[in-house]
Amino acid sequence: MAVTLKDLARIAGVAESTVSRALNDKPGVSEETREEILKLAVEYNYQPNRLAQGLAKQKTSIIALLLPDLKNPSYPELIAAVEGVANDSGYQVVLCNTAGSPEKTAAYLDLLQRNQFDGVIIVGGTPTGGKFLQLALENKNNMVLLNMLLEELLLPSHLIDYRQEGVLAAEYLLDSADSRPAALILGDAREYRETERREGFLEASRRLTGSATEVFTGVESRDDGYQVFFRIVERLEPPLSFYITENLAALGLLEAIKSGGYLVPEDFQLLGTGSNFIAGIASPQLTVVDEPLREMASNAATSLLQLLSEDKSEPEIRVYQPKIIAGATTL
Amino acid sequence: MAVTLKDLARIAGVAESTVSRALNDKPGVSEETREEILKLAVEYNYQPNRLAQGLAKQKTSIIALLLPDLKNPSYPELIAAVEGVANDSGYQVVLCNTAGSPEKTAAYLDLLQRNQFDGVIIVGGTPTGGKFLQLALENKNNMVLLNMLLEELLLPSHLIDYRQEGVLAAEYLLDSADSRPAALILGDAREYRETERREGFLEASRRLTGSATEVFTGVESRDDGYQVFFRIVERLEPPLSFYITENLAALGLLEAIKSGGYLVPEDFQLLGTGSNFIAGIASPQLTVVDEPLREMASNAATSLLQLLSEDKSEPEIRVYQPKIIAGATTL
DNA sequence: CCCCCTTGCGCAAGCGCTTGCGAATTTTCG
DNA sequence: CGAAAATTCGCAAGCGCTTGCGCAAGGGGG
Repeated sequence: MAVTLKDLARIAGVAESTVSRALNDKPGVSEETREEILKLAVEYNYQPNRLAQGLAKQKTSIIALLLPDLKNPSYPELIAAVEGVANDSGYQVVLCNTAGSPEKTAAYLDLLQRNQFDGVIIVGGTPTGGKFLQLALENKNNMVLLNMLLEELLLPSHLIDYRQEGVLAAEYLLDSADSRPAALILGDAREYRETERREGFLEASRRLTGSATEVFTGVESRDDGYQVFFRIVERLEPPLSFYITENLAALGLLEAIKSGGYLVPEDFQLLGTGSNFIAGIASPQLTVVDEPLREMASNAATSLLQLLSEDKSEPEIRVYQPKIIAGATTL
Repeated sequence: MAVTLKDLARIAGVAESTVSRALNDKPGVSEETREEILKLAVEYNYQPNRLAQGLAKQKTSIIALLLPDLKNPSYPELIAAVEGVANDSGYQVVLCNTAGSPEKTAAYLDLLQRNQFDGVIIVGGTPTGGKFLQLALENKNNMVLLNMLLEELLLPSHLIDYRQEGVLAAEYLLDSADSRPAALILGDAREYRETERREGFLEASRRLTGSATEVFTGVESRDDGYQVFFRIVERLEPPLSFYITENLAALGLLEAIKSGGYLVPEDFQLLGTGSNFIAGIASPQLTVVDEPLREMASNAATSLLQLLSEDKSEPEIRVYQPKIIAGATTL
């Protein structure tokens, strides 16, 4: 069907090896035959078969980006950053939607193992249960983690100082004369970042107020966020400010507050997580603990490419610092 | 590194071909050797190399889903539907983010041509400029369109009756005693669906009111939607109603209206496009012209798989009907 | 003028898998 | 019990590309 390297060789009257070398800028071909071959390649619209290339070279120049949930509004930015770096180095990026399913995660790692990808970046929140660990162990030289940390297995990772996020959040909400009681609303409490945030928040909170803090967990979706508000507000003395870590849940919570006829930030203060985009999508604009996601994503991609080229050094764990970006949902 | 088919054959003491046949449920192997081989395969954790498989079989069992913009909140649903169908048939889906860039679109089509994918689904809004047409022509038997139509090239397509969307929208907004003047706010006016919506809307509008309708185009992003409101409101007098076709822009517009101190739907009515999810994310809940996206996506995937298995019949163009789902942004 | 070092290219093996075909073995039936 | 029909399996070619190696030329220096 398509024109192959062999065809091209026949047409040019040279050996396949010569064509291959000419096309790949390898030495051992005279400038003049190289040009001739290049010309023919264009003329006949030759496209190397990547499967064959992959098989011969034992690499595909494709990396996979495993995302837990496409709904999260932070991801487009993250994806763009990864793609930018990868494309510049001649890699293609494919997006793999694990949708919270351990089986799907395993299925994609399986593709990795079957040489379909050269490496993967796993983004925080991706389920790591089931066969994950075994597969990860077998491929630990082709994986980097973004926004997560695996305690069972040391991999190159790019993540925030989540504990510090918790501390900043608590200080921001509680460290003023007229501070109100605050509640902490987490997503999947089993994740590393959530446990860290929790500890940071609770510790700072104890230091600042001396009193206990209410914690809600498992609040992940938009709807979860919406629901949780009513669970909270029907209490006798509800907490009046919230640090809520999940993007979508924060939007839902905000919605719930407004629909209950309350004012933000006068009645309830709200502090979320994440990028500008997520902050801007909310109304009023969300105050957030900002994560330098774009930078982290670029670096994660760079890490991976480096891992794939050089031979393995110590897995590098890089920790980034969060900061508060004030919006209109806090006083 | 990994255990290969050849290894397995050596271990089992049979020929490679026998192993291959056993693993692929092909006839010509006795039940007893088959079982023996299967057992060994599990024991040694054999994973067929998909590149080699692809090369030999001339197919990869991977389909690509080309998306113009990951930010669009309708896509997770669409993606899930496509993945569902594909996975059931043993296909993997990879997501390709064209991010509005014709070069990236072409790059992915290029991968298709180089046998990296078996087929692609192209989702409405994906840029079709540049080398697209040439590449598409060469691969017309592996592509289906979702939510778009290419006038230059007949491909299997799944799309809404966009003209009818326009008609419904106009009737909904204008067909009442106290109807207000309506404005039409479109995204990329060069796309098929937008021209159709426009025609439908304008035609119905003319029929119902006899007066002209204002049309704004190029309003795609959230921010575009936000901006356009102020351009509009400084020229025209409320009350007004808007039919705005882009998801994200609708959210922005809604935001702008509220931030201007106006009420929805009392001062401005708003009618958007799309699924439940997008409608629910807005506050107040958006009234939308609903598209059966999930169903369309499943069917598109089915179409593609069919295209890949059977040999080509006439490209089927399937048209779906929209309907209005009332929210709280219209009276 | 000869030898040796470059340079340019072809040969062929190999990446890991599939598959048509024929050989060897077993089963079946007259 | 022997020949024909199945059945089971191995051989080898091939998918399209890369790459180590070796062989011819060509060019320079002694």
